[in-house]
Amino acid sequence: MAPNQTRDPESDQLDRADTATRILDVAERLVQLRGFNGFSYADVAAELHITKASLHYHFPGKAELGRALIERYAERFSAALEAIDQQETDPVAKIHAYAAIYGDVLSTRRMCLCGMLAAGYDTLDEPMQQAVIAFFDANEEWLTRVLQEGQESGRIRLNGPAGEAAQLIVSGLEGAMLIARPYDDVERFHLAATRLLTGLVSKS
Amino acid sequence: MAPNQTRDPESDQLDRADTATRILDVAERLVQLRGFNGFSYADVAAELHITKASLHYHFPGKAELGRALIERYAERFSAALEAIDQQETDPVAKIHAYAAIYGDVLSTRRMCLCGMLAAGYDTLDEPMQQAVIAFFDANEEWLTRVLQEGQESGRIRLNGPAGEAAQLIVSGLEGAMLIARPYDDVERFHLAATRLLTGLVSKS
DNA sequence: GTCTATAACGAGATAGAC
DNA sequence: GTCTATCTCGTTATAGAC
Repeated sequence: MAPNQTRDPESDQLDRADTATRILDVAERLVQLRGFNGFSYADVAAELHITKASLHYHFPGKAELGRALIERYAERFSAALEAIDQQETDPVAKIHAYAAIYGDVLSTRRMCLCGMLAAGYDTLDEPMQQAVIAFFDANEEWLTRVLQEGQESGRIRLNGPAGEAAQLIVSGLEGAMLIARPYDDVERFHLAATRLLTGLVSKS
Repeated sequence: MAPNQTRDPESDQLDRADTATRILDVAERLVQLRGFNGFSYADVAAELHITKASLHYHFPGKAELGRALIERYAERFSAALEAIDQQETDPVAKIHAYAAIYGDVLSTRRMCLCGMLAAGYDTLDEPMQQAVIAFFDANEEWLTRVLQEGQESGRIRLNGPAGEAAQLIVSGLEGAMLIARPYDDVERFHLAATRLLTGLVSKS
């Protein structure tokens, strides 16, 4: 369910994925753990036992690699949201399933890719910046829609615009991940996430 | 009120501050804007019109500079919290004054220093890591005390432990800063902060 | 306390053989 | 597609003069 490490449809093994995919997998993990300015081509190359030059064949520069990382991450996230829409009917359950995605990411000690990139936002080139914004926009749009549906069906009662509640959910979950990581405490995240949602989304 | 740029007691002018202080001022801003791995000694030296070698005289290495940054930031934050205790009597007003500190920082386009360092936490040396943790602990302790006082006086009603509410406030505000920065939208932060607090801290 | 000079290393990137 | 070899530049850091 987490947008990490989805597998090649034709294979169950990481080693059989093509090189570009393996590069993205390693780079993604490193960015989520150390930040975009906290890893290098050398780190990725060493882990895959290939050379830096090979990396440049697949991704001409670090900025291109970064853009590919965000695009893939956003696509997987979007797919996870569609899966929630299909598997859950209750809007409150959908919101909790949304928060569970973040929890799954954090359980691997990682920060949300785009949350991490948001921290170093000023150091990114413009295409990467736009891709990060697009990720947050898509998340807020999905949350806004679910919250509005919940309001219309009477399952959710908000004390303000659904769009603002959606923004609070995104920033609240990102912040809960950000702070839970130094403490290496997933439970800390879950407590904050649960309290955030119960304060926003009335249960009945 | 923000923990940025407090002045030398004997001077009103940045230029008269001693070199170590000016180094800390510039480095602090760069870390808050670009992250700890997003700035270099060369950046600081160029801005102060001194050489990198001079920087090493005042701070032997980047890690020592980083530790000094966190310590000064934590001290200023602590002083701001004491000022709130003296200026405000209402616990609800104290909590809102607390959130206003974050707003003041963000109004200069900066991320919270320790929130930024939390993102790249895994790349910091152990003393810096401990200092970041200590900062968040101190914030949570102050918030927990204020929330408990509010509960005892009947001004605040929580639906759970004060310590957990304190953690949600810290992570919620940090997350609101994190997401507001890419959008360059302080109002976005204020909306999230207000909604977060009103959802947690009952008004009457 | 600040400078010049330089060392030592790492990062991103390219050329060209295989 | 992957390699070796190399380049250029940036970054951290030190030695030693002033």
